[in-house]
Amino acid sequence: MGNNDKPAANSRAELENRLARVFIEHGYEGASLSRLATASGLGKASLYHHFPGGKAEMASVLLTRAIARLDKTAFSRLTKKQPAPVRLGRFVDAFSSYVDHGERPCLIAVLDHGALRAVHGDTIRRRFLSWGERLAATFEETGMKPRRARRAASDLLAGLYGNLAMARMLDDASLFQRGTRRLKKDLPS
Amino acid sequence: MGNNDKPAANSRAELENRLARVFIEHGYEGASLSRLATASGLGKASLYHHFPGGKAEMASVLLTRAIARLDKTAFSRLTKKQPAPVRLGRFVDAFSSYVDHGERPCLIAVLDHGALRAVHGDTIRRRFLSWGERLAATFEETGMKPRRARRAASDLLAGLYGNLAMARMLDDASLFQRGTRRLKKDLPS
DNA sequence: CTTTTGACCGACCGAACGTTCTGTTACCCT
DNA sequence: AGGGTAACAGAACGTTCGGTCGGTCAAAAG
Repeated sequence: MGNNDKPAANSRAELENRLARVFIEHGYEGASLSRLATASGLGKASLYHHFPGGKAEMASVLLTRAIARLDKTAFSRLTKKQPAPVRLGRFVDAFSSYVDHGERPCLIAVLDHGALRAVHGDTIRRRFLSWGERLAATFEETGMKPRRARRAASDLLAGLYGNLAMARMLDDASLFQRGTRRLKKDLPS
Repeated sequence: MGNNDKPAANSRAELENRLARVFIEHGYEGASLSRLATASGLGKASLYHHFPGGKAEMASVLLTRAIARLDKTAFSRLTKKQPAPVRLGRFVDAFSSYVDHGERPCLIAVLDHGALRAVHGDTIRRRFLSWGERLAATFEETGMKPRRARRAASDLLAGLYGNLAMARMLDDASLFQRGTRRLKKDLPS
C-alpha cells in the first residue's frame, strides 16, 4: 500500500476531496506527488491510473470541479424564483459555506498562481467576469442603475475574498463570518 | 556568469528587488534556485554568498523587508500630525502604491502559504493584528465608538486585499484602483 | 475454469532540486 | 609587492521531483 496509517479513499469524490486539500494547503508547486499519494492513501503509480495526465491533470480536474461547485452552489442561486434581495442573501450564505465559513481558502484563487496561471488564468478570468455580470444583473433587479449595480457586484466579491484573505492571515475564521454578516446587512432590501 | 542576457544587480537593494519579484510571481515553492539565479543575474552559488541560509533566508529577509516597508510607507501615516480623516486617506493611497496600484500581489500574503506558513505565519498574524489596532484607533479619532471603529478597520483592510485579489484574478489593475477610490470615498470625513 | 479487466503498487528513471566544494578574480590595505 | 577579503561561478553533491514500467490480485465475464 502507499500508506500505513490512512485508509484509502473509497470513492472518486473522496479521492478528489483529499487531493484538493493538498493543493489548497500547499499550492500547485508545493503539492508533490508523494504528498498527494500519502494524502490519498494510494501509491504514486496508482494516482496515474486515475489521472493519466499526472499532476497537471489532477489540478485541472480539481479546478474544473471547484468552478462547477462554486457556480452550482452559489452563483446559480442568483437565477431562482425568489425576489432579488433574497437571492443575494442566499448567494452570500452559499459562498460562505463553499469556503467552509472562512476556514478554507478558495482553490480557484490558489491555483491562479505560478505555472498554472499561464494555463488556466484565462479560464478563471472569464468565469469571474461572467459571475460578476450575473451578480450585477441581480443587483439591477433590486432597482439599481447598471453603473451602481456593477459597483455593488464588484464590492461584494471583493468583500468576500478580502474577508477570506484577512481571516486566513489572522488565522481566525470568525473574522470572515463577521465580515460576511456585515456584507449581507448592507445588501439592498 | 550566471546569466547571459541580463546585467547583474549592482546593489543589494536591486538584488533583493529582483528576488522578491520571483517569490511574488511563483510563490516560495515555485521560486527555484535556478530561477532566482537567472532573475538576479548571479550564479546559484553566488546567491549563497549573500544569503548563507539559502532559499529560506532569502524568503525570510524579503518578508521582513516587505513588512517593514508596508509599515513605514503606509501604516506609519496613521500616526502623523494631520487630522484623522486625512491620515486615513493617505494610508489608503500609500497602501495602493505599495502594491503598485493593483499590479503586484502583496509578498506578505504570498509567503503566508505552504511550508513558510508554519515558520512565519505567527509573525504575520501578530503584525496584521497590530496594524488592525492602529487602524481602529485612527477610526476612533474620527468620532467612532470602539466597536464601530474596529469594524471599519477590518472592512478597510478586507476591502483593500479583496480588491487586490479580484484585480489579480480578473487581470485588471484598474479594478483595484476603482475599488480603492470607493473605499476612500466611504471614509469618515 | 479460464480470460479479461480495473485497481493497485514497488522499484525504478532521468531531470531538477537546494546545497556545497573548490576555486578564480578584483579590489583594498599596509 | 604581498596578504587579506568580498564577490563571484563551475562543477559536482545527495535528495527529491514528476513520471514510467512491469507486475500482482480480486472480481467480473466468457
